[in-house]
Amino acid sequence: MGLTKTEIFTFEQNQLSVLLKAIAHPARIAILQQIISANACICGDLVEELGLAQATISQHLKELKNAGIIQGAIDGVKVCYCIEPKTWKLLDQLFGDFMRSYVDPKGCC
Amino acid sequence: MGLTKTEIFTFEQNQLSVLLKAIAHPARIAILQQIISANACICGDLVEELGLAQATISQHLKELKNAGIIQGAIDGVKVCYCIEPKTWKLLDQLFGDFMRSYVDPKGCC
DNA sequence: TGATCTAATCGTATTATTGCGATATAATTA
DNA sequence: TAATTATATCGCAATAATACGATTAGATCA
Repeated sequence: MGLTKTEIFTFEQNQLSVLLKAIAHPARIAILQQIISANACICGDLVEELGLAQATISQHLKELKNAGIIQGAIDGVKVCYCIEPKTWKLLDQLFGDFMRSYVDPKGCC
Repeated sequence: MGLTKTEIFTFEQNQLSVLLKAIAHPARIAILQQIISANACICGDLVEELGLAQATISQHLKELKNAGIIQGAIDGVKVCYCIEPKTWKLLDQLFGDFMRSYVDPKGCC
């Protein structure tokens, strides 16, 4: 049917998948790296840095914002984006727990 | 156009996004958790555990396999799936580096 | 106020994803 | 060999995602 059955899964499974899906795109990874490396924030510089149209960058920023991974502050004519620390920590926690739940082989198929 | 411009991004950006995209679905997270908790491997048990059709589970397994996150070994009539340790480590490394590149606020917008 | 600059949104074309019934494949058992 | 069991694949319908030109909205500057 083309519709994910979210009601079947746990809150945490859905929560982690939403956060990961927001990051799981090379353009959004590049945007986040740019935001992080610029220490503070950026805005339309991203359009120049990456080779994508302004509308496309804006859309990616919106998705990252919807997922709560970044936040945008209006600064005059520009908009300054930066990481949302709370969500970043949450993601680190959720994904860390998930990854650490697997402890090596010691016998498999 | 609806086609991700992979040629614009670095190998690592694309690599990480492929791995994350494979995991960024609640059903696939549930499948991985099931595989991990069963220590060894599983196969069609997943169809019973999760509430999805056999064709759907098989498709999700295929995607996880294509990304290199799991491997399947034929065991008679059944197929035994388990985590691919190398890819798991790679993901842990790539994502860990990515997450750690952000070091708290100390002044933002 | 009018011009300018920045960013968001709309509309649209293209492609990908999700889910499942039906069918095919492959190994095992009777 | 025929029946059974376990998976994979095909085909399809519905929905989501990607990208971008064009337009809109909002703030700043002359």
